[in-house]
Amino acid sequence: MHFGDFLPMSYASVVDVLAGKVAVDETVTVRGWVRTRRDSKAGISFINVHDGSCFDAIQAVVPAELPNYESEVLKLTTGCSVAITGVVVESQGKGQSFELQATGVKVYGWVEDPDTYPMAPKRHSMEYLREYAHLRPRTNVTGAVMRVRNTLSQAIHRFFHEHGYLWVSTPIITTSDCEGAGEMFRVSTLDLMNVPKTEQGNVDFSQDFFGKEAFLTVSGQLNVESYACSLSKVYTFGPTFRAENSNTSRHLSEFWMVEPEVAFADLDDVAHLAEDMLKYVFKAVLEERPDDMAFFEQRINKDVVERLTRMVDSDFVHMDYTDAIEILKNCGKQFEYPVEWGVDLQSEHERYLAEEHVGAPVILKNYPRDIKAFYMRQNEDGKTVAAMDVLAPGIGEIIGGSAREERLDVLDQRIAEMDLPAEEYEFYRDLRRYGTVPHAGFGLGFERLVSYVTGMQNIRDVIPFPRAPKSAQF
RNA sequence: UCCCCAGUAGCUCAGUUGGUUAGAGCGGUGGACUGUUAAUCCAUGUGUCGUUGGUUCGAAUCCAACCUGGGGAGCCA
Repeated sequence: MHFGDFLPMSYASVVDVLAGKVAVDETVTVRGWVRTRRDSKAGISFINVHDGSCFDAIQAVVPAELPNYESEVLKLTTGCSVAITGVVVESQGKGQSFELQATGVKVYGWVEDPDTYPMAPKRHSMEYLREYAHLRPRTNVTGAVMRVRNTLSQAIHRFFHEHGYLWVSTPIITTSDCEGAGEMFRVSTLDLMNVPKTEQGNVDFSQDFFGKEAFLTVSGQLNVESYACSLSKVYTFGPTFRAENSNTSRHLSEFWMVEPEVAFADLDDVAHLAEDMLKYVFKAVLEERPDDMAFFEQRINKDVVERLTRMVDSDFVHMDYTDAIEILKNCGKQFEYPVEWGVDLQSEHERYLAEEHVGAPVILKNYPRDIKAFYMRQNEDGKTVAAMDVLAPGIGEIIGGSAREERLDVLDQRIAEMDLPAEEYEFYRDLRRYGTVPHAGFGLGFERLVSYVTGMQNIRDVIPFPRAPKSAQF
């Protein structure tokens, strides 16, 4: 609560009033949007107002004696924006601790046509809400998602800060087309209708803004490695762009990724880092957002609170790829794609491991080198690399990480084997040439984390304005 | 990108072996009742049946293409 500098009244957030932070009998003004209005012939109206500060709306009891009761209060509909001044009282009715005995209602904005206001006080499908991404944060579900998303985001920063990690903002624009994680969006200021050409007939990128081809980043990892190899413990947390034509409930073209990178660390170190971080943020959500989580438990997924609670104080299952293959081969389940050592795991395999065999997130480690990226550190067996995935029930991979190959000769050998353009990796090779150290890191898909925590099934509903193939509204 | 499904009122859906007048619930609106709170009860309106083309005497219904959405797969976080 704060006192306005110029106005004689004090303002309060809904959360503060409902939590009892405003003394009973004190007069405050709450500002927000009307969720419902109910009129009683006893000469009062009940108006529920939400302002996003918590899941619940506050109930204002508006007496018919107010001068604008007939002219305005009785015309309020869902979505109208109001300031309601009133005395904080303990509620006479059930359903709320405190309420406002209104002494004044000011209307900021009306809803033009209540019949067509898209956010009607009723159940809407998530597909429908997505078409109104600018208004859906007024709904219970999107409001709850965004508060949990914020808590997760803050908790991630807090976790790393408390553990001595530095947040490094790696660039969003990159001129390296070899980040190795999929199709990239081009960044260019060239006139598409009149593209300059070289004598050979190719696009003359020397005339482009950066003097060469540029793209949006698909991963901050390669860049952040150079900061790990100097500041020791670092992480990125920022937007990432993939121009893949992925049409699924767990892919976005623009998403946020958290990528810690740790010098002098090996695969097990970052596997445990991932586990500690997830437990930390799960705990933060349970402690900070019980109201929103209760809603998800009731309306979205009944397991959502229980599974987080259980995981906060139990150890994650760590499993070698090789052991996972044996489990899959011997589980007696018929898979569409047969399992053999050396194959990449299909969704059905990952689902079985996370959802049926373990029943919780599982950390898979040490994959065959032939199915993994060039920068992953080769193990002594010559067959596997020190890579890991964290697989979550219902979502699949939420984290992918590895120890990085710090030995220049081994790295060069891999670049050659995979036929990658060696000249593009000079800065990366320099890190191995000058004071190289073992290091490791992982990437966490932030929206996948939000999906898992909230139980929301489609990743497009846990980011404010989703971008996906053929879909970039607002 | 591939496979499957869907597109009918503001929303969620029912409907059609091709045939006159297209249905329900919710929401909205009006009223009754009520310290109410997913309120309840009564009344009430609404539709280029996704787009384009085809078959047909006649298409919301059958066919084709396309668009959009959903589920699954691949790519991955």
